[in-house]
Amino acid sequence: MPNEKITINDIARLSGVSKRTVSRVINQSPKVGEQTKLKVEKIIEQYNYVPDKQARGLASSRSYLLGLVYDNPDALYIDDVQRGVLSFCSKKGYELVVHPCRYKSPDLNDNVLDFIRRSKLDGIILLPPASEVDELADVLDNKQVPYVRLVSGFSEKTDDFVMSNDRHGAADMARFLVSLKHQKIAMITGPLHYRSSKERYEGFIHTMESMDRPLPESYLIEGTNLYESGIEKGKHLLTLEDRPTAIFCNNDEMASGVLKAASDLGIKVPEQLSVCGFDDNLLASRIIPALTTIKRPVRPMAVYAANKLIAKIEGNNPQAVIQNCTVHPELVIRDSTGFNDN
Amino acid sequence: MPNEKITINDIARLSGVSKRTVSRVINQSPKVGEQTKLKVEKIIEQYNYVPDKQARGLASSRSYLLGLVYDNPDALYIDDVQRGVLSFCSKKGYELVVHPCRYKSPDLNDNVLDFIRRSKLDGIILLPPASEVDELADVLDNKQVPYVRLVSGFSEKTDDFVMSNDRHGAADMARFLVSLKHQKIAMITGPLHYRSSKERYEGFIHTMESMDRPLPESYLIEGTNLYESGIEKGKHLLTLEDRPTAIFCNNDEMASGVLKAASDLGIKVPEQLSVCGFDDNLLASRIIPALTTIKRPVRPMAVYAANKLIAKIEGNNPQAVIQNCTVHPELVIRDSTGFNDN
DNA sequence: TTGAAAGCGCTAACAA
DNA sequence: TTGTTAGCGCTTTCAA
Repeated sequence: MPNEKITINDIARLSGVSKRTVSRVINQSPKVGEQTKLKVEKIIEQYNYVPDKQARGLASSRSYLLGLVYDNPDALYIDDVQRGVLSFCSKKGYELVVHPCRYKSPDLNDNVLDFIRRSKLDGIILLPPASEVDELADVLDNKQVPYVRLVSGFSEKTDDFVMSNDRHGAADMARFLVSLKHQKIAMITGPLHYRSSKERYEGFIHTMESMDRPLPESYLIEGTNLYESGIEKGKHLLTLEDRPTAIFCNNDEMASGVLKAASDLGIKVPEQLSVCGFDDNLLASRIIPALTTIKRPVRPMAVYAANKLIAKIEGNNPQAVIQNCTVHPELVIRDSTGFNDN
Repeated sequence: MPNEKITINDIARLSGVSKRTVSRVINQSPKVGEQTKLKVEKIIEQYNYVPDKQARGLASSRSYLLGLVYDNPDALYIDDVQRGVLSFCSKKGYELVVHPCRYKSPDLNDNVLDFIRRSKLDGIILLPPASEVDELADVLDNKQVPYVRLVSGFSEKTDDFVMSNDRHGAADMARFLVSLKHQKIAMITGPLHYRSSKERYEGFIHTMESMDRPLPESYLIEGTNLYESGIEKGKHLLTLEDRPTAIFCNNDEMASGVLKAASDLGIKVPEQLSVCGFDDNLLASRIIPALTTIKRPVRPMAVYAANKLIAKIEGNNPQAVIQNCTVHPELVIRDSTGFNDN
């Protein structure tokens, strides 16, 4: 167990230099003699000294606290992000403070700003859909709060974003379903004001079109991303006179709903119907039949986000800020899709 | 948007009293004249003043930060807890810092202590199974760190615990399965060194025994709580010469595994086999057939935990510490269980 | 390259 | 009941 009450003064005394010099060593200031530096570092090591965050914060207006702002019904996603972020930031001496919010709320901005101010956060990570609210980003820019946004899609401002190329993922799925010889393919999209839904939707239909297989209007439905919506829209599609043989859903939740609808209607998956989702959350592998889906690389995104954010906060190593901003979802083939042999 | 740079000095000046008095008002000291108090409060309100946490912390060795320590594969559970805790503690001016750990690790204690020290946490909430490590609790007692443990089962030390009576829940399930006329009932327990597994196991078999329906040894298997274990143990039970007609699993994850095993073996649920779990996590309602299970009231537990912890930290209102420490799981009947008509 | 001293915003003895 | 005066442990001008 590390010692309890060692302060910068002790270290200064013990190593025969001034407080100021110890401070310089702690903060890796270049203006310290090599000898002095080594001497001080040795004492720090020896006494297992860790600078007090609050004191540092009070003196420098920093807190070594990062905020995670989200409004997402998907617990699995949040947990994954948290672990990813923590794996990076705890090495760097930062802690993570979590903050659920209501992204549609009119006082979202104030709420987030207040959160930042109350805890003197050094920076925040925004998860979708809160990350898609440009107005919030503007306010943060305005207040000079460092932030990173996790989003689907593409942006030029690479140092504010970690992006997932959902469009490609959806395109892969389109190709996969066609390779299975499906002729009647439907899609249940997410709410199209979400960036991720839009990307997946466009990736899918454009690819279908490029293969001369445009989706008929009746095979294209907007859902809510919720399980219940999957049931409802699934039921609708499956009771169509000419029902589809494959349904691609914007996420695994809705795909589960479609599975439920199919089950209720006595339609066998994958024999009579192929169903696939997007995300590859826990559900996808547990459900029967296990879902074919597109795996969103959440962990890596979270790690990149933490990396970028800390780089921005510390303002050094600009290289680190630029790279690794786009991540690629990949197709995971399981049991809910099959060859169409009509 | 709240003003930025107001300090206690401004408030003192503005309300014509000393800094110390403002401090007293902020900290709800009783030793302030009613008039003075109102006057100061009005100014505080008017200028939207919020005391600086770091400064307060530095001066009083407090941080207004609570820690959540967990090592649990179940993301859904974590997320639920987080939201429950936050709903209470953010009202009280505390923030939540999350900390995954490896509860089996030999340096668990040091790791947690270090986490507390680094962030100067005011207190922590321990989730199972880390909450079941008495040694860790001892160390915390030793270091005078306030904590609350979420556990299954019962303890006399009510102010350190928020408890879930899993034993009762399991007993309910036993009675339910018997009411369905099942004669051959099996159970896949969790690892019995977990308190929750033990409680559920004992609650179940004791109740069966009390109904003169002791479980034969071959119908009692210890699993790992993981999905894969459910598949494995399920397959085993279902290929027994005299296979059970009902299987109660220690959690929903394993119950999902049993469903998978049954599906692979062509055994219909609930027609030929009833399967039930425990927890009522997201999976339970999504899977087909939807799982009959025991709902663990996670949110309320989390709220109570936050409540207790803050009461302990602030050391006032001892009443609040005593009450509400036990919570009761309840049976949720869905589609995976049915009447046995052999 | 180093050090002395002031101060970040607050709480806490001790007086008054 | 209120105010004065020191700090809490660190960073940061400024000077040496």
